[in-house]
Amino acid sequence: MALTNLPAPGSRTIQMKKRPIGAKRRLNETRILRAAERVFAEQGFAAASTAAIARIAGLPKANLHYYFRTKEALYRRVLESIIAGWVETADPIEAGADPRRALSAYIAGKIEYSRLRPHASKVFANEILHGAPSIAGRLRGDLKTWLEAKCRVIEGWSAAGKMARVDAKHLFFIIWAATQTYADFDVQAAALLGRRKLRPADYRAARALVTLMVLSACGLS
Amino acid sequence: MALTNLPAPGSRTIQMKKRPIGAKRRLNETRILRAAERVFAEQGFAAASTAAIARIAGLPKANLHYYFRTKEALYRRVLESIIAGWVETADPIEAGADPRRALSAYIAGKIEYSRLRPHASKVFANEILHGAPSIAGRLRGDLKTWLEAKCRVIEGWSAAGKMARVDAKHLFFIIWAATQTYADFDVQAAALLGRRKLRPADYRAARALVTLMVLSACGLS
DNA sequence: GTCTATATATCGATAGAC
DNA sequence: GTCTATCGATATATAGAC
Repeated sequence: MALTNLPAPGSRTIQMKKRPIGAKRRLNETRILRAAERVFAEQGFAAASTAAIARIAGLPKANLHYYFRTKEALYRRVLESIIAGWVETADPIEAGADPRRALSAYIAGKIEYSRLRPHASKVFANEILHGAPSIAGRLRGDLKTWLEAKCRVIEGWSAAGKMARVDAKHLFFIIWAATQTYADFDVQAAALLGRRKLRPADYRAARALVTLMVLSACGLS
Repeated sequence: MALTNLPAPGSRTIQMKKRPIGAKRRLNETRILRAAERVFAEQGFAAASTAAIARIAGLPKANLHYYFRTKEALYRRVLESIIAGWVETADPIEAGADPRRALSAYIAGKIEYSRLRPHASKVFANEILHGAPSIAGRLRGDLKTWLEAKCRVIEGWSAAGKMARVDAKHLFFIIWAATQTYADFDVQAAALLGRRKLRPADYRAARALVTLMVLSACGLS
């Protein structure tokens, strides 16, 4: 019976402190993930160094590797949280909704996402740009299935005479491109507009024009 | 008079061969530039190694550094040729043209550029995505001036009652995004369409929808 | 869990023989 | 101009004391 008092595999040592178990782990992981999103966005996966991420997160590099064994594992965790947020913005596109309101809300949400989380968009863009080495499987799998469901909603609206017929997949590709460009290429837009950085009014102008283009193409204006 | 037979500074040794002077240099530089555009596109500047570029160009790494002293210098040369081609596609946008035909031709040309030179678009995208470290100056300078001239053409059409009033700069940003996404994110579009790679029909569908969106937003459909 | 020191690998760039 | 060998810098990842 010598082994009966050992913790079961995977369980944690009993803690008598007030701090909830794993609280420090969660705190440090969150700090690292936030710093990683920023550095991966600004430099790309290859140029991002774990040393830079650790410095911004405010802890030694060895600690980062204690929480995330490899740079690749850290990167995948960052990517996953980004994809989750990315999928969520399409919630307005559902069968019961009014096409004009749903598409307007979707575009507004995507532009807002670009404004508030430009780093997330850039990490995702960098991943796709270089061949999607870490998420090609998901693109061909669950994300393709998810997109097809959203496209059936659009096609349902068209079939019901609520909007014109359009190529739904390409409609999504173009909406993504037109909205995410204000995150991914914000530096270009700002420079060409003669600003140091984009202003709220710029995002409003972008939202208005993208919305006009989509609605008029769908016969909804 | 011992020195009179030496070549003047900067001149080349007299060649008696049939090959034109500097032909080999041009050949090798072209090979390197082509290989570099591909590797910079696929891997990004940071991840691209001069060894990989040299291997694809078919010569030893030391030779690459003989023709281009640094990786950065090679990159800048690649970027410049890309920007030149990028500017050229906007030729149809000129004051004397008919707005409908001009915008349609511009969009068609941009989609064609994405199809034929996806590497060029990706190198440019990667540059902007990570803060445009090598071309921020041009964006704030000659490219901004160039864009403003193109915007005055659009605004002239609107003032003449030939098309609706739109925010010209954002119109360009969105056309760039919607057309370049078929190069930059070709992997994503192909995966979500269930293909190994994009087909001519996909580019036609993209061109048709982008054109419809732009023309209808400009009151031209 | 934390942190210093370091092993190991890779890359950009160049020296120097041909 | 070409190419082998190599230097120096920097990166990821880990060992091991605390």
